[in-house]
Amino acid sequence: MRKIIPNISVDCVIFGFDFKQLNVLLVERKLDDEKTGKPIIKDWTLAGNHIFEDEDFDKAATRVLKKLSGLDNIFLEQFYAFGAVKRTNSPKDKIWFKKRNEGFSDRIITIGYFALIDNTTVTLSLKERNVKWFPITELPEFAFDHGFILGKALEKLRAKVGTYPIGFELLPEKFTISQLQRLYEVILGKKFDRRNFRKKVLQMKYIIPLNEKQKDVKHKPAQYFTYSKEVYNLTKLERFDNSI
Amino acid sequence: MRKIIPNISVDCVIFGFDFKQLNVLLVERKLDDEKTGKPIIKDWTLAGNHIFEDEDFDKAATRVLKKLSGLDNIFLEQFYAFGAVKRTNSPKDKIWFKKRNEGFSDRIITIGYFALIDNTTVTLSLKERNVKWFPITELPEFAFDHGFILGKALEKLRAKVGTYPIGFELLPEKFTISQLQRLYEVILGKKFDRRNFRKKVLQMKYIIPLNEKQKDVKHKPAQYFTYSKEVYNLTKLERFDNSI
DNA sequence: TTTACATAGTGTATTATTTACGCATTATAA
DNA sequence: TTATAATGCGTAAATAATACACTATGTAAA
Repeated sequence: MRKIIPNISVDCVIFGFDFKQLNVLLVERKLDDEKTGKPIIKDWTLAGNHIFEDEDFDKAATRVLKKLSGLDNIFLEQFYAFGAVKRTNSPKDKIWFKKRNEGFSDRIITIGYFALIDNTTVTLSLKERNVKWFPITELPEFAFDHGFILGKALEKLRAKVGTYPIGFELLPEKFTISQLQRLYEVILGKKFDRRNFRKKVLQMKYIIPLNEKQKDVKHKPAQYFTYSKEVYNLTKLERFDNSI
Repeated sequence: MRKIIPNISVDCVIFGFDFKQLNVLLVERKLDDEKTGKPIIKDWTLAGNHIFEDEDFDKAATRVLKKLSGLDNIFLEQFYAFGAVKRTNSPKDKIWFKKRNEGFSDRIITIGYFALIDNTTVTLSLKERNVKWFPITELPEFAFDHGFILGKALEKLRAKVGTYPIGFELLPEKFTISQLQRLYEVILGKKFDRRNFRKKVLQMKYIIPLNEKQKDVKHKPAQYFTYSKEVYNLTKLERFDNSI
């Protein structure tokens, strides 16, 4: 029997993009009163789990993601470790732990990961629990410090997306320039000029035009592009320029 | 008596700048054979310690730094958590733990912080252990995975220094533009044009010229400048521009 | 069949920023 | 007095960012 580490967990902030909004995948935490059946607790958590004694952090995060989405090969990055003494000590959280009688210590520290996935093709699955995508502009009530963790993840995502081409992880293999623009707009929370955005994108050698157009759209169909990590790696030497 | 968490620690990558090189502060790990007196282990670690059960991560890192440098109010930032199953399991490390008979579990995870301090004024102190600054270009043999941790810290520092004005934390309150340039050059590992660097710096409102010049230098004395965090915060709204 | 609508795609002029240098200035030391 | 080693100022050219006008191509409604 594999043993778990009692005081450490991983939590995944799973970001998804559906061509409209930046979304985050959350899991419902629910506790009903045994007698009345009325809900005592009803809020939302990040996807998380304990870590096995013989399991690296990245492996644990990958496992959590696989269980929830069925997907392998997803972009995953550790972004921060959360260990405030009182991070799981609100009255609600205490009730939760008491009823569930879990064998955890008082203080659980958690390693935060963010995942980037294409929101249009994923099917969610987690038998026992309710799982749902939320736009980052309409978030529900959170369990534990998971709202705080999500905020930190967003901050890191925003900082990173300005320096590294990780946005493409949120798009399907084929995408249009408008879709890419919309993605950057919802992540960074600002608008770009359509024509200038396109100009900038077209001069990036690692965004490659395909001989294929959109179908089933009720307007002029746009050309598809794809992102090449290989081409990026070949040209990235000139990066790291944004000094001071 | 304050209890410690047995399987979690903090490690601080303490960067210092002496106007010449970027340095890192390391603590010697030494073990001599009881009979022959010959050294069995002689390598270097980051400054680290356990975490108390009622102590937040940031507090623990601050405590480690305070003990070593005597300084408060130092720039400190958590950059990564290290928890690979075998991170402290090399033959050398096993001997170390065995001899020291410490009450730690097999797998210790550590929260990595980097600290930025002005290397010219700090006095080191740690009675029992040998403590030393090393230029990042001439590093010694490391204990555990501390070489890996340092590498990750450098990577994060390089990424961050390009987006946020954290370099000033490595300089004394008064500094010349050449000193600032040298700092950026040793961090990023590349040269800048002296005149263009100056021009760029001068247009930053938060780098403020002082009515004071260098003394005791054997050339034309340079003007001193200072960095204002307040002015930066007032003007930073326009930032986050480096999209895509 | 025509027209309205929505989004795709092209171009150009202006301004701002980055890059590449030339040269004078001011201190020390020989 | 002169060599030397930095500081400090300025300017021209190349490159990138910004602002904005117009045409093209598909669907759907009149």
